[in-house]
Amino acid sequence: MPNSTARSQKRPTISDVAKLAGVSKVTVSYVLNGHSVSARISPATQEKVSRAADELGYRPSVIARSMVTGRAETIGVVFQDPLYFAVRSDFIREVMHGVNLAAVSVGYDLLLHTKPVPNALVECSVLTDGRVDGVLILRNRDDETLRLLLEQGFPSVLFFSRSDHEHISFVDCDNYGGAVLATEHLVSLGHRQIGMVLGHHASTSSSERLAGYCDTLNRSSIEFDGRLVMRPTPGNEFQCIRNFIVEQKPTAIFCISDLYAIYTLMVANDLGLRVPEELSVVGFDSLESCERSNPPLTSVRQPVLEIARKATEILVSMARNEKVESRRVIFPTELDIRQSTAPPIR
Amino acid sequence: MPNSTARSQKRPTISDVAKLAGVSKVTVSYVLNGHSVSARISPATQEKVSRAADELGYRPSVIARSMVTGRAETIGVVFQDPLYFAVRSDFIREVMHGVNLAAVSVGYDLLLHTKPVPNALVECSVLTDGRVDGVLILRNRDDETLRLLLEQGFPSVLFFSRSDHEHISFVDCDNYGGAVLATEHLVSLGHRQIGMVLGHHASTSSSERLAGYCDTLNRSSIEFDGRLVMRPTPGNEFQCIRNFIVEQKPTAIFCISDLYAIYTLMVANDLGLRVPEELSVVGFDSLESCERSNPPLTSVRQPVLEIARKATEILVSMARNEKVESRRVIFPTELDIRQSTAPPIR
DNA sequence: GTACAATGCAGAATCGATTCACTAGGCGCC
DNA sequence: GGCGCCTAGTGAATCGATTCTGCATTGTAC
Repeated sequence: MPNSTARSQKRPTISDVAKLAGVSKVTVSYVLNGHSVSARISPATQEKVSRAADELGYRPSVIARSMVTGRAETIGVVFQDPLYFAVRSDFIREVMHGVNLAAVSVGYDLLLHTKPVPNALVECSVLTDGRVDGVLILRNRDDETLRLLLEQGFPSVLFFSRSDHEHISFVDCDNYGGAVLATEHLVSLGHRQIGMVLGHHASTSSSERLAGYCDTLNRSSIEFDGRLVMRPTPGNEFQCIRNFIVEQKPTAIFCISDLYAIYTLMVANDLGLRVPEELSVVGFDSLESCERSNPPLTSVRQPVLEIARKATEILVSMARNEKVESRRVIFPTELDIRQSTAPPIR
Repeated sequence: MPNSTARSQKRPTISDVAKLAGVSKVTVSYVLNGHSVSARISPATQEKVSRAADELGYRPSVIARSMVTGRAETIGVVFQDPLYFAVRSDFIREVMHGVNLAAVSVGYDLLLHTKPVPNALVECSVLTDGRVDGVLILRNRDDETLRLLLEQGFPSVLFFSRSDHEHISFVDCDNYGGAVLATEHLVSLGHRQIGMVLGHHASTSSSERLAGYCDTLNRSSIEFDGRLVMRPTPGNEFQCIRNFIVEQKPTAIFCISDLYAIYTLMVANDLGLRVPEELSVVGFDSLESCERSNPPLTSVRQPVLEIARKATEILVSMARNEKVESRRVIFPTELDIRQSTAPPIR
């Protein structure tokens, strides 16, 4: 019958193993960490120690080890917003999958920081409290926290965003190029009234994508019209998109994300607008849901999984070398043409 | 210019604060942990200590604290499969969202264990290595690991599954009732050839749902036909579903998950079968993607977010009380009727 | 004026590992 | 036979906190 009020069995410690094997704790540590060669432990002793450890089912306390080594074999992940998983999009799942893949392959665990922090200073000291060897930061832009971490020489990598700061490492996709691809596609189909739907917060990605959109219009001799760029208010996306379509009458819309593009498809359906005949829609990310939308969504593909994985790999290598070299990687984007885009009808 | 080869500034420790405040480490600890009343520290000293701590930007090392208190204010999350995030479904995102919500509100962080483990014994000792105060387990069924954790009195909660073991805590939905709702719906529409698509691994959820399906057929005097129940082979879901439809010619299919239901919609589309006229499809989970599928998917709703949240709350209360009372919660299910079900055509 | 309690704070042990520096014993070499 | 070197392993310090116990000092009562 299990004891219901306390942990019944205590975990064996290194001392228990030492006692059973008839050696000192030090020897146990050397054997189990494979430093036996440098510390010259005889095969016989090694055998004794291993057997004792097995018998007791001994596992070193990660906490105790971290205390002395200063390493935790764990990396932290922080999001723009503590409730990032609330966003109804497959994006975050794919990000976590990439991070997880890389973490599994290098044997690092993942810590999701959830505790609210009042400011960057506190956040920085929370992140560097010893539980993680580095942090992956999913933010809209670099911020004070990132600079503080950098100052302390604490390994950190920004991903899905970027920074002008010389020493901040990041992994991102070619947002500008992706927006150019999307806009050129619409222009080449004959669209002139091309709207753009942005996200509700400013981010390096959204400004780059906006720049790609504007520059392409320019190069195509289409005059930029500020009214054709819309930023929905949070919680009111559908109404905003609806009003935008009704008032501005774009023949095509380039959306900042697949999520917003799918919202746009739903609004169009609601308004009785046929896609792509009466309205072309292009998304960004090209997540799997693009294939399941009605109609399947033309979208700019960024390699979400690869970005997440690369960022994690860079972070781990920074953590392992105990030095912070700034590294930055930009992945190319491609256009996945599906069935939500077509020439405008006259 | 940031030092690029080493952590330039060391984090202040409790000793630094003590030195600056002109008191002992002990006093600092008492003041900062609010034990100042029981330890009787004068307001003047408290003030001095607080100011010193602020000035240095001191934060206690969570690692060092964990060493002595044995608590970490962190909970572990383990999945059936280390690459659980690979499954292309919104389910896991919603689960993480629920867990995250509860964790945020109680101030616990989340540790995702990714390291592969050879067996339950090792897994158990990895989970109890001091970094987390309890674990949330997302598995198809209870297993050896769960029993070992229980034996050690280590707080753990199984979710989205259940156990016959008297002392194992779990949070799940009413799978049987949900399956009954789905099947009754199809029967009441006039279907007699009702197929069921299972997941590719055995789980308590799938056997309960299967039981609900079978019992409902029985009560409706429809003879159970084993050929109408299909378990797709992993990686080959589309082909399996396709063959199943072609060979068994069901007029309706109840799927174990929304993901498989959406696959079924895609296969039907591929085969030129109109849904719901020629084939009715019901899913399970009623995730948001049901509203975006073509046609919108009728599905059994389980409160994924609530289940995840409740499991986390139970776990935290177990961890805080330092005792393990077995608790089990079953949430009801409902049927969300959308547009993928209709009477069969003759 | 003395005894005793309350107050305010600090010393030292502890948690479970790692790592530096050192020792005890055996051996070869001149 | 003495010196030094290699081998195999250990003692003690350390990481940064918490917590139990102890010890002055001051205040109060008789």
